[in-house]
Amino acid sequence: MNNQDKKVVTRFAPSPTGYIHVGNLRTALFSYLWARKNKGTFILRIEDTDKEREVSGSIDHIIESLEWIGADYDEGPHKEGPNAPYLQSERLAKYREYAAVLIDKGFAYADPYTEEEVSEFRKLADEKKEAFLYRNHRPEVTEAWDGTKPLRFKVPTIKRWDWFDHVYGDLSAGEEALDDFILIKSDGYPTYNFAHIVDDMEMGVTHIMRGQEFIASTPKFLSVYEAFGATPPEFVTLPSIMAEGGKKKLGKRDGAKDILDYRKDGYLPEAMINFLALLGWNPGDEREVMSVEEIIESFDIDRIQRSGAGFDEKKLGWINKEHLKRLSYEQQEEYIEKFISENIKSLPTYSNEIIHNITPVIMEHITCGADIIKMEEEGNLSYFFTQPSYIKDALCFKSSKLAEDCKYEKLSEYLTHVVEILSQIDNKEFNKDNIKEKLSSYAEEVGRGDVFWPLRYSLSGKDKSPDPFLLAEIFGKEETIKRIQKAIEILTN
RNA sequence: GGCCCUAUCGUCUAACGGUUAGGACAUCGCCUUCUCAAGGCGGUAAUCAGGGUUCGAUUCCCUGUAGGGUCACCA
Repeated sequence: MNNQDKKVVTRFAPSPTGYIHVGNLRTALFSYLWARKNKGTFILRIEDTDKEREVSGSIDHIIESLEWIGADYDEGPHKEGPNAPYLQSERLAKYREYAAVLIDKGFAYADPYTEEEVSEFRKLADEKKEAFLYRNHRPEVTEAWDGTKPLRFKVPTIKRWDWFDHVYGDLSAGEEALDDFILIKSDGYPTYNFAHIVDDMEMGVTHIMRGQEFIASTPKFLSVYEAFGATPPEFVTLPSIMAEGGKKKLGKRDGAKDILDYRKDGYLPEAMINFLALLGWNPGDEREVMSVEEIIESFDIDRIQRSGAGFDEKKLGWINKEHLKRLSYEQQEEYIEKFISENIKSLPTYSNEIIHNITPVIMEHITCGADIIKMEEEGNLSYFFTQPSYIKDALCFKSSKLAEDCKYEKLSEYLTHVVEILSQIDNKEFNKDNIKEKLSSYAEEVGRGDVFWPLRYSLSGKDKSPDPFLLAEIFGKEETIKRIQKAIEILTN
């Protein structure tokens, strides 16, 4: 049966060698999107065939990362399905079974050489500036494979391969791309080259999404499918994600961050999905900010980009901000409260009421939770909780750049008048619009800046702050007047 | 070095062979405003080079250049 007619099955098959970064996650995301788009199956398979490189805890970390962005898999570890188990280390019998078939057909043989001998061959090729091909040293006669030596693939036909890729179109590679690679290592574990093919056939995978670093070895894979007489799946090769600034493929060594760090920094999963989806794909119209549902609806493997894309954290920040704006007020409040309680320890205890009041202030100034930390570090958060202590003396007023144009000596007079006006406002009507209205006529009279600037400074102790009316509303009448009177006291001393 | 892939504003990208080469991020300017931010409006900015094919190439072909990938008992 043709792949096109089958129910779509995709898989994400990471090796448990550490955390997942944006590059890996993009591959996972595209596999997930394509499965969902086609109402197919998305499988998580762990390729743990290299015991040396395995990092404990990786599997849970990978699962947690997928869960965070909501790329829930239909089958995989902790979610047993018809293709269980999903850890390659638990499928060794399967690979032996398939290896036996190849041996029977004469497409696999025991490697008679030691590792040293092979690396000697390789060195020779290097010196001659040639690509190393093991098959040039293929032994005439081979002994039966007893499992202690590596089992090598015997390429059925040495030829040029042409194949179709949904992203790159028609691809081809010459004979030098084919070699007698190792199917099963001397430790009994299969290599990636062999195991992933066996599993993809077994699990009925129809579309393989993976990075372009696998293009070069595709002819090898095609030869294995040929040896089994099987139809290869559809290839969907994803372009690399490049390290920021540089032009190299993004990798952990280039400082690619753990995907869960973005969660910690306060990025929303829907923003991460949106950003990643747009890295190498676009919906064909000019939409940029999209929900997961919209992305799934519009997703199409035929619109995936061929060239590598750089990772731009600024744009991620912008997309995150757009998604933040789309949250309901309650969700925004919850987001801020959660972030503050988890990340900012130095703040005095705060009440839900204060969080409620300052939510719009924070929302105006952030693109992600990390900005809340910045606000706190710059003292733009703490003054909501206590009277700013940085107004030490009258000089503070005088030294401010904005005070230069003010009639400095009259500030206390202005503020005194402001207190008089504010005192007349009823507690219930102490909101920003009303405060602004009541103060406006007086401010117009003597100069808006001359009144509003010292007011803001008295309340926040900062040159830069939200507008003084909002501050007054947040603090409430009593606290507002208290802060202004304190300022007057400082000014007149 | 062999093989393979890629090439549009600084960045992500759009454009059945015919567009003043479009959008977004960033950047710059203006407006709004007591400040900062947000918001609104606007500006600067790109088809790697050279040859073909064609009435006409960002688009198709070739060459060059640049970048990337790959040549493991790693995936």
